Amino acid sequence: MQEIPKVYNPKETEEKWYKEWEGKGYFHADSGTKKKPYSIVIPPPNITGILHMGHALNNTIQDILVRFKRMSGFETLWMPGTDHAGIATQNVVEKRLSKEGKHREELGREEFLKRVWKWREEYGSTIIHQLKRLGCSCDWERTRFTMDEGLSEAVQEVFIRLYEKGLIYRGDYIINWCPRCQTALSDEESEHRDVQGMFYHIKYPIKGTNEHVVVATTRPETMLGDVAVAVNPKDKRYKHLKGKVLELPVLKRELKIIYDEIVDKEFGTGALKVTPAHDPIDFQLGQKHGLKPINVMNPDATMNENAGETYSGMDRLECREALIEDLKERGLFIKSEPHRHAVGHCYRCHTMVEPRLSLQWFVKMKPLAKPAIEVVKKGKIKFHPTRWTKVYLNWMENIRDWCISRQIWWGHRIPVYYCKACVDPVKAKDKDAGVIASKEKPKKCPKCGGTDLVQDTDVLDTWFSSWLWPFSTFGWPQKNRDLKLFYPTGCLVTAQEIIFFWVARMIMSGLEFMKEIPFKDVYIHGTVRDDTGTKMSKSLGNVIDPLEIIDEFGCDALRFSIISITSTGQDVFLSKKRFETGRNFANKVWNVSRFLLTNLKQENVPGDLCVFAKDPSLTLADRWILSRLYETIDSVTKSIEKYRFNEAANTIYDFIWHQFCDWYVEFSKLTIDQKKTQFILYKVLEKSLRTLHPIMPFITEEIWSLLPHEEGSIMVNKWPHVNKDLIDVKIDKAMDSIIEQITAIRTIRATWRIEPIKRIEVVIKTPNKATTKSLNENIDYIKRLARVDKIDIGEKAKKPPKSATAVVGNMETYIPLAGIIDLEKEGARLKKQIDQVIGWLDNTKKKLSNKKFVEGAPKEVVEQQKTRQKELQEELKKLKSNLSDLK
RNA sequence: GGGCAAUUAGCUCAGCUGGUUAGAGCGCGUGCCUCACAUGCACGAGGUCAUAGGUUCAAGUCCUAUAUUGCCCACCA
Repeated sequence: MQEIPKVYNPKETEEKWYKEWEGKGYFHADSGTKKKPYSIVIPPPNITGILHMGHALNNTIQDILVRFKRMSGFETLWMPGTDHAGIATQNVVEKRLSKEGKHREELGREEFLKRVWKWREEYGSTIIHQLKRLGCSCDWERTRFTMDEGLSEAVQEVFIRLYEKGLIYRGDYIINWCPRCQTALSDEESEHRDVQGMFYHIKYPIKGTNEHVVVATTRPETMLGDVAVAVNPKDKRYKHLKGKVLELPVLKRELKIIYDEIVDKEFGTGALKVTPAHDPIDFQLGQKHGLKPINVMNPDATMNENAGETYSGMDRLECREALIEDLKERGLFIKSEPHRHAVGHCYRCHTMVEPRLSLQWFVKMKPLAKPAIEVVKKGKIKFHPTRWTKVYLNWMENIRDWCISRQIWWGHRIPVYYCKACVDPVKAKDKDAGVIASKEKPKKCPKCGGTDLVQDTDVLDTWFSSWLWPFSTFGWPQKNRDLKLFYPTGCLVTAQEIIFFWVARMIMSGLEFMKEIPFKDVYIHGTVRDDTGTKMSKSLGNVIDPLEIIDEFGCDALRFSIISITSTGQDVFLSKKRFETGRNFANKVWNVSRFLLTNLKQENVPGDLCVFAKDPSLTLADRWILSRLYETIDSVTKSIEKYRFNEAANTIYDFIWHQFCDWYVEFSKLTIDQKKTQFILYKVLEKSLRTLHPIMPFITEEIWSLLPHEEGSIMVNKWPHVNKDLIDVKIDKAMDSIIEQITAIRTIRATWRIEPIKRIEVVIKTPNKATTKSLNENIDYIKRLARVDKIDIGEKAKKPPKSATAVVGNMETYIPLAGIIDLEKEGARLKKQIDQVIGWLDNTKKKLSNKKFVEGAPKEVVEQQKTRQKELQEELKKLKSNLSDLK
């Protein structure tokens, strides 16, 4: 027998096995298979990403599902890949450029894109390597990237189809503008955050009078773009304004008074300044009342020439200050008061977003949303936990059009060409002649035959490629076997933040382009937080690096620990200490295996447990561990199928540690050289390992490889089947009674400080012959585990004088302790037990004396209470007699 | 403003359709290097299940309020 180290060393094991698995092609799915398919598409991590605990959780869950399904006989495909992450990646490369003192404009579009591709070659697969360290069993041969040729074609195809269907349009609307990234963002990409701002009250003079109207605003600099002031028609304060004209301070522009119900009388002064180019409500008002918007800002949020000579060129916030000073001088400033309000911030760089009127491309969402609402309402797609269904439906029912154009360079360029002869590319609307949606650059304009065609300079939102992921990765728009076999996928595993960005849109695109749902289940896991409940983020510096944990504790330890505390959909609170759980468990598994390996003989292990179903020579302990084993496998299987991963982890943990190691292995030491015992030990270990494998792939494979076994890797072996014939509740109970007996003796030993080495004598009084017999059959177990020399068992057993006593079910246990026992203290101990029993007894009495309970509750429940009462009464009697015997 | 979670042992949390004595890990106390494991073993202490009502024969579990905490959504300028 080879030397097996005392402490499990994950490092070597993990590297060795991952290479082996990958090399043997175990991760690869065969689309020519006859097996039933099971597939999962990975939420593609950004190429700029590095592995964090959120990924660790997300991908561990997926890997558990995938390994479980693979072992369960499915042709299993976990489709991996990465996302080009338009804005994020462009930002990273721009930052590197600026270190060289360069700006992307200097390089030009083509050169800049070359730099981005080069960056991606160098760093873009970092996250993939990290996922491998997590043990992910993805089919890496199929790895895709959202900017691949194939996926890019899918993007273009989708754009053109939607355009031709009239679901994509170009128009002037208020969008969220990030002044730092200098691009439009979708509503989802603008994150609302509470900001402590100021509410400024400003006088707008009424022309031709000495009077004025007071407006209140949080962004005074936008007043330079005001075109009207709106009040509620029901507001009596402003009735007199009808027919009057206001004068915009500083710029002296004339402002109309408009009346609209949308204005809240109670808010501010009830008079709303209308800036259609810089506020969504104002934009609506402008359209409704025929007002021409005036844009006063440049793309970088400095003021433009429309803001007037004084302010043109100033930054928006600088302008705000200067303007307030100006108004003060002119006597038009009343006051400013602190005001907390929600302001949009760029989800990539956290800069304050500026609502801005601009020409962008949009997807009309309502028609796409309708069928996507249906499939969820009908239960074709299920969310786990179900509460997310409501969140999804609520968003879908109020869906707004999706702004998909971005003014950056890194991404899928919009497949639209403009004929310079027909149309101005900078102003063209989608309906205009000379706007052509096409994958390739057209030779000439279909309208005028002009050949001077230019492509739209914008690129598409990153999510415009991700929303196609569940079918574009399989080759769509090509029709092939992968697509046919693996779409729709089995389950989508993701975090709540991404339901709107991604999940909802995938459902819509799947139904639109594949005419079928993209997945049946959506499992939403919680957010990973630190132990104070703060979301882990790099900027806060409270991250625990999964790779560091893998180095220190091992990958299996990381996976087990994180899974064992992830109850369905709840957030996960982590501290470094928590990973000790997994490490210790791995070590436990390691050591019990080590013990067995040094004792098992090869020839004793082959065969099947079925032969034992009715074998009378099995001991109670043998039957018990088999019953527990199959119960455990059954329970773990069901838990994984129900996405209750923590339950699965804790069930197998408890079985291996507290049932197998603590009891059965200890019992087996008496008979370990027997063939039958060896066989059972081996079988239980081997099946436990398979059950544990999806959660702890490496250590299970390592031990598997040391065990004698017939087939190859554990990861392509079968998920253990459940032999229900061997699950037996009666056996469980009988064993519990032996365990209780041992525990009772141990408790007394500990209470009276009997040295571990010292052997003692015990007398056990039983109620009948059958109990005596069954106890006698297990006498050696009790002797060994409770360190007892001699046990007298019998119905007529006599209590020795000065004994410590215990009541175990319907038996009584006596340990003579003359000279050791303190009668008073033992009395107190018994008294405590008596009080407890009296408490329980009172409860049952209360229930049974309640007529309504006896009549109303189900018979079994009443019977149960009656039995319980009897048992408690018996126990009480014994305890009391033991107490009085002490005197 | 709307919605969703959470509140159970000192700490972090399980407890799924209401029904025997409410569990785990960590921590704590005591004793052990017992021939697999001190990343271990044995034993123990510790809970009026946030509060107040209600439904029910029966509530940690269902309902309604309240409180505290956290998250998401939202065009009150």
